[in-house]
Parts: sequence; structure tokens; C-alpha cells
Amino acid sequence: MRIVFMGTPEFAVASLKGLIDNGHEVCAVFTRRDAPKNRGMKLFPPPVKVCATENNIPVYQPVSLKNEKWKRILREISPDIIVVAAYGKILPTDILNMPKYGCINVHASLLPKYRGASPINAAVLNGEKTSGITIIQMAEGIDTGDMLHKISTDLAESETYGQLHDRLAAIGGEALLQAIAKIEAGEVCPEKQDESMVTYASMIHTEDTNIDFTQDSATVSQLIRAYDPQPGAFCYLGETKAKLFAASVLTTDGEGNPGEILECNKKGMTIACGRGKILIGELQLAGGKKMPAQAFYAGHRDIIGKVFTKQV
RNA sequence: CGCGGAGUAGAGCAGUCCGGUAGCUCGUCGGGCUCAUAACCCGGAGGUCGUAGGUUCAAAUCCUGCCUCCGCAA
Repeated sequence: MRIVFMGTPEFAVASLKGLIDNGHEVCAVFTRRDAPKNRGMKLFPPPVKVCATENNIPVYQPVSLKNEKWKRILREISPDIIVVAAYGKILPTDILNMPKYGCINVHASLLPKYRGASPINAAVLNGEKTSGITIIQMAEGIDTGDMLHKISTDLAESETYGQLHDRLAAIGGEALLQAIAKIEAGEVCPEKQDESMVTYASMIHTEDTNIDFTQDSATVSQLIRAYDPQPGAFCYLGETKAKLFAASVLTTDGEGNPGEILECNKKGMTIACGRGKILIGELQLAGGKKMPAQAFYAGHRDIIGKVFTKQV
């Protein structure tokens, strides 16, 4: 089967590698354009581009697929199927219908829950016990297509976004291969998504990652883990911005002064929430590197009793 | 040249403004106490202060170049 792969970030690399390693014919890779990033606004190639280049697969980086030029190129490649994984662009309807088997998408949630851009973060943020991968037959609209294949996985206690991301990326690769096998064998039975169960996980904004310690410990812990390690949930210690990582719930009851640092030891930093307490394993202050809470305490022996605040 | 912060023992920090003996907490090593310990007590090791120059009797500290790391913004 001739496959065109479309994807951009690290999450998609596992799927692409899975196709390559299992001998599928990946004729071309579409990915977003190299974007100016970070200090100095240097250009960075998307991870998928790096992987494709290493495997000598032609890479295309269109600004918009609506342009006739790209549709023509796709027609020339004439794939049997287009596999999309976190590509970050909308595919026009005529491209969705172009290949024999259409376009399928590797989505990192159990649809119809968490359609949209940040399904993995959303699962952690909302304290889900289970998440997974859904392979869908792409249709118009964001993640609306019929479901072809699903693999679910249970979240570990205090699992972070990063940990779940890596697991789901790997599972995504497996699910994709299984789905393609079913398609090739003609055994797919598309299942409609239950529209009454649909929820959305939209793009992450900075304010979403701002920690509010007046909430209960479970909610605070989930928020921190939902953005751990990237981009990192933040609050302030005095004037200094601080990102907190490796959060877990210590207690779920007991009133406290929200944000107050109660204790610091080898296990981490204990912080009071509106209800209950959480433990923070690592933190990072503006300008500095991420470090274990114990290391931070070594250089800041006066922090017990100080308070993390939502705003300066 | 997008804006800004920072490099001092293995880790985290102070000292820099105002030049003059290298300091703190943790870890580590040795010893002690203890039924025991992540607790406590005593002692030790470990740093050409990122790097290259400059100023000076004297530079972690003042000046200049370079390297590296980090936050913001995208």
C-alpha cells in the first residue's frame, strides 16, 4: 500500500517509524514548515521532518494544502491512503477523498472524548483513569470521523503529561499498524462517534497553565501534571516566576493557607492547597534550570512559610 | 542581530554595587550515638570563581571579547 504520512511533532514520529520499520511503502511525508523558535528565533525542523530525512523519504512542507499545487503533487504520488498524526493543518475535502482508502488519523484520546489539539493534556488535567488511541477515518470537521480502531490504556498514579504522551505515541504506532492491517484485509467496521458524548480539548494558552492553589489538592496536582514537562505549570514566589513539576497529592482534606510552603525534605516540597496538600518533586525558577525540590531548599533555607501565588 | 536572566566544591545558593584570607545548606567520606533510621553529634576531602584578554601592588568582584545554560515571546 502506498502511504503518504502527514505529521509534525514528536508524537507523530513513533507512528511514522512504525510504518517504516514494518516495511510499509511511505512515499512522501508532509509536515509543517520549519518554524522560528526560542532564543534568537532560530529555525527548527519538525521532528517528523528529521525522521523522514534520516530515512530518505521526500519531505513536503506546504503553507496550505488548499493550494492547487499541492493537490497536484499528491495526485502524482497517488497514495492508497494518507495517514495523519498531529499534523496541525486542516485537510481540504477533496484531499480527504483523494486516496482509495481516504485519510486516517491517529488521535490521542478515546473519542468522542477530547477532540481537538490537546487530548493528552486534557486526560491528565481532568484526572481520567483511562485514555488511549483512536484511529479514525477522517471527515470534515475536527476529529469527527468514524472510528476504525481503538486501544485504551490506564493512567498510572500521578502520571504526567510527558509520560502519557510517550506511552500514547508508542501505542499510536501500534494502533496505526493494526488499523492498516484491518483495512488491507477489508475487515474494518467504521463506528460513528456518539455526538452526545463529545468533548473538546482546545489549544493550550499560557493562562491555562497558571496554578491556582485555592483549589483542592487533586485539581492542583492534575493541573501541574497536565503540563509537565512542557510547557510547565507556573505560579509566583514573590516576584519570581516558578514552574512546578512532579506533583502528587499528599492529602485531600484539611484547610490551609493556599500556596504556603509547609515543609521541604528529600521527598519534595509540601504545599498547602485550598483543601489538602500536594507534594512537589521538582521546580524551576525564572532564569534557572529545573531542579529537585531538595536542591532548591539547599540554597533557599528560608522558604518554609513563604507562599506561592497565582499572580505577582 | 526579538526581549531578559544566569555561570562560584558533586547539587543548590551567598559573596560582586563599595577590589584585599573562598563562605552557607545538602550530598559525599571517616568516626560516634541508637533496637533502628531518611534523625542527631564530631571530624575530613572536595573550587586555577565558565573562558580569553585588559586595568591594578592586588580581581569571584571593575572593563572588553567569546562559550554555555535558562525564562519570555513566537
